Amino acid sequence: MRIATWNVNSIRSRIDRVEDWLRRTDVDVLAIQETKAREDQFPYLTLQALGYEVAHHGFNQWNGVAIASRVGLEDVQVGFEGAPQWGEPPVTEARAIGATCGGVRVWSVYVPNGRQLEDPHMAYKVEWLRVLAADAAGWSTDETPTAIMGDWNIAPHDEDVWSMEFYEDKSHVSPAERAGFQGVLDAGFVDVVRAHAPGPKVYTYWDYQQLRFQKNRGMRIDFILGNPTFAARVEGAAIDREERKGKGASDHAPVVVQLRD
DNA sequence: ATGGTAGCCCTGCTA
Repeated sequence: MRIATWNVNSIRSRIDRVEDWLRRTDVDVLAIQETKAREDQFPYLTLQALGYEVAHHGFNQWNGVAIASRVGLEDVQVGFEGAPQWGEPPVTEARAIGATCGGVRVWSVYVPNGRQLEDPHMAYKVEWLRVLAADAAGWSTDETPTAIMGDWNIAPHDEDVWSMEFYEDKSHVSPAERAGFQGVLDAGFVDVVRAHAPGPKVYTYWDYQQLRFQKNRGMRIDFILGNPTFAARVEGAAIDREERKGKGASDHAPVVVQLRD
């Protein structure tokens, strides 16, 4: 069984790429982030024609998460218990969708972008991670293999950014964000990709601007975290850097894990 | 130099 996560930066503008990628990579379950589509705009039919069932949650007016699975899609759940609210008037931004696919519990998450260190969005991001970690603690001891995967908008280690000097006063590397990510690890989850794709200079995201991809000036911010029963089944993993190349690429690369049957 | 690029909510905002 092959499972992947990919921030596609608009499912509508990327649907041809997603279709081609699914056809050639033999992925059974794909967690998608930044769908940027309303329900009536989401290309369900294209993915269904490829044999995938799809669950989508557009959590605010410009973003969304989804799961596409060709090994079953059961017990779909939007968000976590007690997810913090955001906006005026307060609205719940669940920013996550979960489902059981072929016996594996998968969560597609889009961790809030904190924008700036002192921005209220940053406090919201840290609180969101605290709530996720609290729920993750309950999942870590499950017999059910469980993965939390997506765009975390956090570079946990200095080697996960092309320049710590550049990011010193910016989002994604601050102690509070890194502590939030660590909280999910402390809840009993492990990064199942890093051992198979070690750094330094191994990234999952490159800004469109300033020829960052061509210069390999990126960040590792997309992660697949597994509980012990999931991690025990991982036999390989890779970051598909090739997919970031060329015209019409997302600014994120897909991240893939291979599970033993 | 608050620039650059991409995508949508589209001449402004978000990432």
